[in-house]
Amino acid sequence: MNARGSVHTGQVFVVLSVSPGGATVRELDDSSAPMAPERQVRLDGLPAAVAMLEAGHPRWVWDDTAWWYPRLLEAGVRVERCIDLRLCHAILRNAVSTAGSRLAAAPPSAWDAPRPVEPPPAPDALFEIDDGAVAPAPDPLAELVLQQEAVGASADPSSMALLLAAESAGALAAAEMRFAGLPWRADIHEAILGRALGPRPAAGVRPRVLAELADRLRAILETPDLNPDSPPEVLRALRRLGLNISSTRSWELREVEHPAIAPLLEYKKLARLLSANGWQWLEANVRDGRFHPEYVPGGVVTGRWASTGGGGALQLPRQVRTAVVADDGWRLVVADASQLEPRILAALSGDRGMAEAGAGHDLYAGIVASGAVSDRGQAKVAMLGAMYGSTTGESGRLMPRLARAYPRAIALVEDAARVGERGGVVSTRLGRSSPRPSAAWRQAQAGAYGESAGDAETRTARGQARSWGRFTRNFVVQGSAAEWALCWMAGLRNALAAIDPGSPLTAGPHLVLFMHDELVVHTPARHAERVEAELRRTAAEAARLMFGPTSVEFPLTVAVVERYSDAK
DNA sequence: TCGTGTCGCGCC
DNA sequence: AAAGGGCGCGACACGA
Repeated sequence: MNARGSVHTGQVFVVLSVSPGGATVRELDDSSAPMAPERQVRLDGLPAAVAMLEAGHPRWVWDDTAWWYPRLLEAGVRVERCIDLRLCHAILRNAVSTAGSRLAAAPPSAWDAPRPVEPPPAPDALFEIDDGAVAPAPDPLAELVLQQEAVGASADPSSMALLLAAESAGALAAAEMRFAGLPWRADIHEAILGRALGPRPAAGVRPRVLAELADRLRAILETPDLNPDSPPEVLRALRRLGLNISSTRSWELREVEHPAIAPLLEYKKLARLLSANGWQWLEANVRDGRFHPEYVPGGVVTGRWASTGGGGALQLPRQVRTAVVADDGWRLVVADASQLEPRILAALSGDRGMAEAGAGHDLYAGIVASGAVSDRGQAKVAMLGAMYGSTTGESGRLMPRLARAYPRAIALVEDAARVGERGGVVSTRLGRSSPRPSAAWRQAQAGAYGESAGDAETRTARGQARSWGRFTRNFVVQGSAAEWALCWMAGLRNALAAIDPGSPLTAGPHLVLFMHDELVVHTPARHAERVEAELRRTAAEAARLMFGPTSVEFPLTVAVVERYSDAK
């Protein structure tokens, strides 16, 4: 990414689109004027054509990174940067700062549809979109022009340009991480399963340990036909024995005293391991010693990524992280941003006290040191409560003290909550806006406070308003944190490519895992120190790009390990 | 038998 | 008085 504000200046674009039998390649200068006649390339010749043009460091423009880039990576071709038009369109269509643009005013088109699973859009095809309306096939060049126009006219073009560049770089990184895969030792994973569950049983049969626990539970609960996988059955059995519980959630079970509780909790834990990361998961997701997760950039309204396909890279349980082992002679460099969201809040709000609390590393300890609360646990629960909108229990009680100590930070989230409660829209630091509440929500609000409204109706509407307020409150922080992470990842991706320039992706240091505020790089051992330095440098750079000069620190916890589970 | 809704758990 | 954000997924429950 270039320095802020000059993302597009002097930039050459190469627009790729699907055409019969191949792809159309169009080279453009920074005012979208053609630099060469457009040409047709067969798909099997595409990687070579891209590799040649890549030497000029263009920005590739295409409808969908997840369609174009994997086939380039398979052929050993990497690109530095791109514009993922579909991802960028989603941001621009919804953003408050581009609401007056032609792009935002246009009726929904194919650019608003979710990405097709497979195959890619054929040229001149007609597309079904949400409401059943039909739109003409999308032209990426026309869309690029609309997007540039929208960015240029937005309230803060450099922020929006940064967001779009970071979003697109994230899409490249997602494809690269999937291609490279996370090193995964199936033998270690199998050993974990064997130790915890017993030998692998036939399909549909409970593993030995689970079967034994199930028998014990049936005996203790005096329910011979109990299915411990059925929460309603378990709940009925426990209540029959006089236990005063309303659900079978683990945290609720832990509150009560009964001989059935310990084996039940153990059963739930192991059943979870089996269903989420058991032998079937291993077979479906790990091949050739690599886990290839499917990330979905922009898959969450806040801008966070989602993951899909049963893989679940973003939900990788700690229990199985011992199976993540670097190749011989390689290391995993594991970096996570410490207390990212509170620090984002401090920077967003310009709260000097909170910035100070985070200086010199543990922000929660800093909050304790300031005298606002008396221990680290309180500091954490209070901060989370502030960002999530909790008002009950300990965190609710601590809120007034937090608000006194950090008035600007707390005011920012309170304001965001009030905007949401009124049905308004909030935006992240770089300009991603929250969705509008549904028509049903607005209708409930409109109808709930008049004279004809019943008490129950009013209560429900008020509850929904608060709920949407908690969403917008969190949106600002979570979404801005996601932007920071994207900037970090984008910067790091460039830095890693520069360590071993020209080498294939998996021959040098490369990203293998992203989890919201954590990056993992797989690297030849000799580069590990350099990778750590680049992680720290790009984290600081991400903060500078987003906030300019700020006194808020964004420290990382970095570990160089052979085994992922040794990182924490 | 299928799709849909809910629960509960894991991750951040 | 009650009031905790965002996800994905598997299993169960239930109704068409």
